[in-house]
Amino acid sequence: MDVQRNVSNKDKIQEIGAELERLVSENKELCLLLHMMNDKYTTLRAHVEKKREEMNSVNQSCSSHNLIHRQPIEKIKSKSTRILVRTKEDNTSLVVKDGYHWRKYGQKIIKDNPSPRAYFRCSMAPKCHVKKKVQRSADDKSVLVATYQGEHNHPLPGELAGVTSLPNVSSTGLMSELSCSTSGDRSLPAVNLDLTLCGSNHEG
DNA sequence: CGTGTTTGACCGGCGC
DNA sequence: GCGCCGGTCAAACACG
Repeated sequence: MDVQRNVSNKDKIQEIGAELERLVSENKELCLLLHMMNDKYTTLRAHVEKKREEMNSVNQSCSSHNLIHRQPIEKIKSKSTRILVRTKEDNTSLVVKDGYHWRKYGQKIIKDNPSPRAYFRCSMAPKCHVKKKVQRSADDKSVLVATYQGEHNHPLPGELAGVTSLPNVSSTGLMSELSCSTSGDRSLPAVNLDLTLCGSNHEG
């Protein structure tokens, strides 16, 4: 009896040891991920600070020179938002999961970019006239460029459930291809937050 | 059958 | 005025 009990105890200890090892390695991976995210956050923050300074200097120079160039830029800024979404290279769909419900109403091949551009309208509310254009970046085909026009006049489904989210980005679908950036102006390089690692981790 | 997607046609703005 | 190009429409089609 005692021998049998000893054997089963040894088995349990081995099991626990294996489990511990697994947890330790998992912990290491998570630490690594956290470290990478922290690095990227620091880079992003520096980028945002830099951008803010640039914007200030541009505004000052514009106001001291002429208004002709400034007006269109402000017009674009107030009406459209650009979001970059990193997807898997083999993902050919032009769907950007941002939590809203979009209805596709057109697709076109645009000059200077072999990838087609898709046109979507918000279909969550009948009176919501928000539109978005989605196109693969000509430089990096794993990046989708979504351009939003207008503002939603209804809440995001995630917000109804008390979930905070990125602008136009909910928690519902983005984790699988999580990567976003915003820029109100086409001429300004968009800040890109690449978190695809998290997405791949989710899948595994 | 209702809803969403596809795709060719059409329209308007812009540059020459 | 003409042609190019981006954006939109709408009929046909697919799918659950």
